[in-house]
Parts: sequence; C-alpha cells; structure tokens
Amino acid sequence: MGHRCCGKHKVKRGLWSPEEDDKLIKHVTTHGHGSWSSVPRHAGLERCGKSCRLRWINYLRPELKRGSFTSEEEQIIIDVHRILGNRWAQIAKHLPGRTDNEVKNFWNSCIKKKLMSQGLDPQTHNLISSHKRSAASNKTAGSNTKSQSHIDQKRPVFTVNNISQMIDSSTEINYSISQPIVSNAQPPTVQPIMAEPTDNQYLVQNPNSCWTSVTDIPTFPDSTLNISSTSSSLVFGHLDDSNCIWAAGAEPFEAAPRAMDLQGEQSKGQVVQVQQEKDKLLEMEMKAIQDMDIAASFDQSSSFDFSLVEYYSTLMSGVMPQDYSVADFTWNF
DNA sequence: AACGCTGACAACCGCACAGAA
DNA sequence: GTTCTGTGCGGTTGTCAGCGT
Repeated sequence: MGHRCCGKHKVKRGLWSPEEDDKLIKHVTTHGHGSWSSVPRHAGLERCGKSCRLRWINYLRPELKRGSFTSEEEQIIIDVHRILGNRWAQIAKHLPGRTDNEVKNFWNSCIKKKLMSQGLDPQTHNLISSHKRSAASNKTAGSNTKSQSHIDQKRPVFTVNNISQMIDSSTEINYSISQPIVSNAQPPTVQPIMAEPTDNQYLVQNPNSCWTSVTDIPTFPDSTLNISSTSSSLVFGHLDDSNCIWAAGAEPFEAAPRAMDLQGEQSKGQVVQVQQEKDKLLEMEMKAIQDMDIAASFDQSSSFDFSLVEYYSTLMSGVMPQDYSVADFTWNF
C-alpha cells in the first residue's frame, strides 16, 4: 500500500541510507525545504515528502541534541506531561534539541514504567487506586514491598511553582486589557495542600477566594506572602474539610467585567466571548465536582482530574492580556 | 550457534486542521 | 461553501542490537 500523499510515485520505505541522508541534507541546507512534497523530486530521492520531513525534523536537523536524556530533562518531561498529557510536540518545545518523537519514545520506554513502579498512573500522575494497586500487587505476588510502602504514605498532591513554560507562547492573544487582573490584592490566605504539610507544598487563596499560583512559595503557617498586582486568578484546586483536594478548576476571569472599559464593537465581542468561556468554565467545574467522590480520602485521590486543569491552562493562555505575567508552577510529587 | 525476548529508536499511518483554489 | 493540498501531530508498528537461555 502506497502513501496517500504520493500514491502516483514509487517510493522507498524503511530505514534511510547514509546516501539518502546526504541528499536530503544537501538539498535542505542549500535550498530550504519549501514545500515538502516537492523535496523528494528536487533532492533526487525516491521518498515521499512526508517521509523527508520526518527524517529531517527527527534526525537530520543540525540543532538536534543527540544522546540520552538527562535527569533534568526527564523531570521536565514528567512535570509538563502532568499538565499537558500526551501532547508530545508541546512537551518537546520545553526541551531544546529534542523532538516530539524522541520524547514520546523516552516516555513509553522509560518514564512510564518508572512511574508505574512508583504506584503512579502514568496518564493522570495520580496514585493508582487501592483496588487497582492490590490487583497489581496480587499479580506480582508481593514482589515489591518497598514501593508499596512508599505509595501508602501521605504525599502532597502538587506544588505551585512554574506555569509560564507550560503556556504555549505562540498562542494568539485574542484579548487585551490594560488593567491587571487582580488589582489592590490583599495578602492572601495560605493553606497547606494536605493535613500534614511538608516543606513548600501550599496553595494560596487570594481575597477573592480563588486559589492562585505565586512566584514565591510561602512558609507555612505564618506567611505574609503578597500576591502581586499581576498575579493569576487561575485556580488549581479546592480543599475539602480535611484539606484534601477534591476538585480542580480555574477561577473565571475577573478581567471580563473590567474589560467593559474597553471601547468599540470588537471589545464588546471579546467581552461576550470571555463571558461565554466563563460560563463554560463554571459548567465544567460543576460537572467535575459532581463527578468526583468528595468524601474520598487522600489515599483515594486518584479521581483528581488533571484534564480539566489542562483545559483551563489552554483556555487561559488564549485570554491572557498581553502585559500579563503569570506566576510559574510545576506539579511535584 | 541458534533462538527468543526485550528495550530503544526509527519510521509509518491515519487523522485533523489551516489555507489556498 | 466546498474541495484540495500541505503540514503537524499522536498512536502504532517495524527494525535492530544486546542479552539470556
């Protein structure tokens, strides 16, 4: 079966020979790739354009970094994957010289197994639920009691640390305001993520009762942390009575009403758009709350829905004012 | 030596999307 | 508005080296 994109031509498949690599490198470095579909013809290759593009992007580009991943790169992949899921191309943008294919392969061959051995679901990064764990441990017949005891410990759900890297800088800003989102912010309430706080694992609640990311992680319990006037109104979680996370969400943008200051039909349209997004957020959050087992203990917190956070992150990146600097965050276990 | 298994990496496939015609 | 084409992406499969039996 031939490629759909080049069905008329006879194309070679399989691994690339050094001669083919040479032809492609020479062509692209001297003429640029232009339209990839025309590259095979001009470069004298019996490959389809798609194959040429892939070979160049994943293997031949001069800026590619070869060799095994460092522990720092591994941590970045884990952190970004926790936010974005299997968006390998987006994840790869955080690793200069690495390709989406490389990241994907590394994830599937190494990181996935590592997380699973730690009792973590590689898709959600949550603890694998107790019944799944017991099933898994039955399978392995108690072969790894050390890791089992590890995952039974109470652990922080996440920390807030580093968001700007998560937001695709190429996302078009479709909304612009001059005012900061949170103005005249008062010192926020700081609460531990869990009942038994360990170092630097806190969420911050601002005076509008929304949970927000901060540049500086506060010291519990006597923090006087200030949220700057440009702090985010993103919300990444609520705490129930036992300080366990039971829902994730985002504070609908406070900027929307203030944008009424803006003039012109375009601005009004943008306000409507933001309001619609706000309604959608609320609807999603309500659904998320309904779907979750609020009474779940921390050990069963695997119902924490990061896909929701992902959605909010994406959405927020599209409605950020241009002069808005978001506090950084990462999710750390 | 032959065979099978496994992991790492390379490449392919099908789909979605954007822009042009 | 529809169709076509090119591109990008994520999932899947193929290839091969290394290792153990």
